[in-house]
Amino acid sequence: MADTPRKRRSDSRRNEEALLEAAAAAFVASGVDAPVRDIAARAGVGVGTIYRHFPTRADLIVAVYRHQVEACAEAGPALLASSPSPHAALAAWIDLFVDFLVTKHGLAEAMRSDDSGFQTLHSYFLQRLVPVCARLLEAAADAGEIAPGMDALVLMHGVGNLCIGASTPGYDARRMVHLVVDGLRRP
Amino acid sequence: MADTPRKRRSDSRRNEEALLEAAAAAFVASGVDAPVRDIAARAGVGVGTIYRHFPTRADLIVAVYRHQVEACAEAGPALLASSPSPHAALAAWIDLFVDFLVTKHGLAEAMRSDDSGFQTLHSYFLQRLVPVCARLLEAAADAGEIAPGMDALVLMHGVGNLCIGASTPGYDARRMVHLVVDGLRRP
DNA sequence: AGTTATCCGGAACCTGGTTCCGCTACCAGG
DNA sequence: CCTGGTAGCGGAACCAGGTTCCGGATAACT
Repeated sequence: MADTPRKRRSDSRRNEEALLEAAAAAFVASGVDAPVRDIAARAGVGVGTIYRHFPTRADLIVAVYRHQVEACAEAGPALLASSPSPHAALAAWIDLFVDFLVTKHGLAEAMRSDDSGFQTLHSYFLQRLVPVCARLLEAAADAGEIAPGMDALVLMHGVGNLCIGASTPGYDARRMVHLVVDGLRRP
Repeated sequence: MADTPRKRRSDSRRNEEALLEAAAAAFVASGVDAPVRDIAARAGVGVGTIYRHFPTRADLIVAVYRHQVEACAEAGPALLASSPSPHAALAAWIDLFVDFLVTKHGLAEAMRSDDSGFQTLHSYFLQRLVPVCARLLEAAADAGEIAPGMDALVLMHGVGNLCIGASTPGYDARRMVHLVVDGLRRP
């Protein structure tokens, strides 16, 4: 049981850092499906290094956006406490989520991809955000503002889908999402 | 001006026919993004032949599904005439559209792709179906059932998006679409 | 049957993801 | 500081799938 917890090599940490920065830059420049080689080049490392630190593209995406997802998740309870009504809180929170997706070129597309490599992405986002959404839905249902029985996962999935191609001219993801949120209202 | 309208070669027509059949089969088997080589093999032709008849994948998809799209388009006015209310007709028509998309593995995904090659697909579907949808929306608005000003293109785009990944477990595209259609209702 | 425009097949090429292994350079112990 | 051993690196090589291209086959016409 000799544990030899040798310190992590400094270049390794430096590279990981550089990769996160490079990936973030590449993502804004070319969307979340920026070519692997581009990201590697930006970071000044070889492609192998990417795969070592982030075995799948999803891992990289998650690492890049973790902060923002966390912030979104934490905003849920806060909004519930500060909003005039649970439905208003729900609407505001979903706006937050939509803003997040819409500003990340191609994230929504990647999110829904059922490609096995993206499983991580899918499950991370969902595990972090679905419970928050569920809380909001429950509160709104308890207040009688919406019909009960709406599944948070289905709602999130749908909202995510609506954000796909949000930047194509002639489409308006936000408007469609508003329609959905309105549709939730109890008749 | 010697026009020499030589008759189209018989093998050409035969191949086109075979390709349509093969593509249809491949699409149900592996979705609309079945590998080109597969389709060629099924039809017993070389890949070059596919590209000659259908320069882009979108052309092939359009050709395969033209009948069904046409049927959907024609159902619009019919439903308007036979339904108890314009909003009911709109709902029924959208159901038809959703059924169409949901049963074609990957069609919804392809529809929204802004990849230049899919431009044809996008514009064909839209040009054929958006006007129909617009008519229904207008009728419903005139009847005071929904708020006016909803853009048919945005609606169709959104509904299409909601159908993406319709077959993933735990998602329910139809339910989300119903929410949208409900949301259209005048408050 | 001969001529020719048309069409076909599939090898070759391109792009972008993924793997693998010889080499580098960092850490730790003397 | 020097040195051995190993974690980690780079990038060439490989794979998959789409697209192009051209020598050769073949149907249409005379």
